[in-house]
Amino acid sequence: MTYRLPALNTLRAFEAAARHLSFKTAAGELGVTAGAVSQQVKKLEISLGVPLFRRLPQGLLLTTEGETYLPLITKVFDDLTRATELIAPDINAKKFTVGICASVKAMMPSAWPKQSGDLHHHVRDWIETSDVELLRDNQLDCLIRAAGGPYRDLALVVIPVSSGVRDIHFVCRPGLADCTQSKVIIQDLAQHLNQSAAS
Amino acid sequence: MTYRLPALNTLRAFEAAARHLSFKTAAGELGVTAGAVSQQVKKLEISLGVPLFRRLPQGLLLTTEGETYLPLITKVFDDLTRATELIAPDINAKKFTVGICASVKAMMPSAWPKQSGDLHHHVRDWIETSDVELLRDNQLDCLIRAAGGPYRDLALVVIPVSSGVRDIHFVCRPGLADCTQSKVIIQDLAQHLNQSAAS
DNA sequence: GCAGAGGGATAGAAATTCTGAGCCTACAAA
DNA sequence: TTTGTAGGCTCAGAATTTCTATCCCTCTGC
Repeated sequence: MTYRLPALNTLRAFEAAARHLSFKTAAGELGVTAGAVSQQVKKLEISLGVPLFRRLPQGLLLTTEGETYLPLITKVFDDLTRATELIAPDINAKKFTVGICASVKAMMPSAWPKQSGDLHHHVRDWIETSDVELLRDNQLDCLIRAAGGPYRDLALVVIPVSSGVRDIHFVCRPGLADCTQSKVIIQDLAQHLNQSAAS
Repeated sequence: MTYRLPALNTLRAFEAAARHLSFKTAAGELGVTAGAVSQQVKKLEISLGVPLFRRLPQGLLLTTEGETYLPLITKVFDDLTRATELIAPDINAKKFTVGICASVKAMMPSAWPKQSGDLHHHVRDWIETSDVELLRDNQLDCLIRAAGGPYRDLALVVIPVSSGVRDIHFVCRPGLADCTQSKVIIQDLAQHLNQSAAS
């Protein structure tokens, strides 16, 4: 019973790209560059021997095969998510998800780890977006962005940046304003930002 | 809709190890070493925060969580296989699958590529087994092993090895005795074997 | 005509994965 | 009791894969 499957990680790239019909948007969701998504998708297409997208100058379209594949792959990921939550209910509940917008990320290109899992042991992922609504939807525990707003009822910590034109805003999802995890992240963030600025 | 899943490749290691209740056997199936499987499974367990196996000196047992997880993961892989075959029916039909038994692999540790995909463009995988029945079941297109037998009705090419105690046997599945792919592999194989022996 | 958005290719960097070796436990046969 | 076999664990370093950073191209809208 040897399964012969395409490389599993390429499927994630396909799924996200197909959902957004954009490598760039998918890349934002996955926390990598558009080039990486493009490469993964191409690898998948080659291993299947079938093109999944039509690349038009205006953007992407799914081919018939891609159209057929997408819902099936989505279902597989759903099942997998459910199976995983069944045996490890903490995988989503306990981890702390940080969203960081591109402008802040750019301020500390080297000091800040690039891939998920290293930032803090309680940070699982990061997301290239500054969409405040994700906090209200509980999809994000905190959001790190250049100064902006308004955030209405959401708790906000302003982090001064020594050299910065704009301060950094640390916005928490409802009820998370002063949990320990938030505090640790705020500390580290301020330190990294001012270290980067100094060098 | 960002899925939060364990690293997908670790699931393959888990699935095979759980099915065989042995890292070593799973490693054979996956074409890697037992250490690699062990590491992948541990990575999965850490990311889930839940142990999936009990490691006893006599071998492996599944934990309750592992027991729950296995059939769900198996189903996911089944669905994925079916979805993939639906859009790329050739993925299993056209590729050429070579089984190579450990004793032969050991004769040419460096000359022969280690990972699937490089050997020939028409070879997809290899399997650490000398089970002739796989040829009759169409799970394998050819089998490369140290001299043995009998093979009854299966076509056999004997490859003399200059320094070898035992020749190499190249056994084809029914109907494949003299297709081009087989011939190319036989040529390369003989060359590699005698190169390795010479050095 | 020009700027902006999105995709494609590529080289080199970074991260992950695999191997190979040595170590340990248990079991069974001599 | 000793020895051999079998399976798993760990670790360092090697091999491979994946990602980034650029530069190029096409199309669109101003």
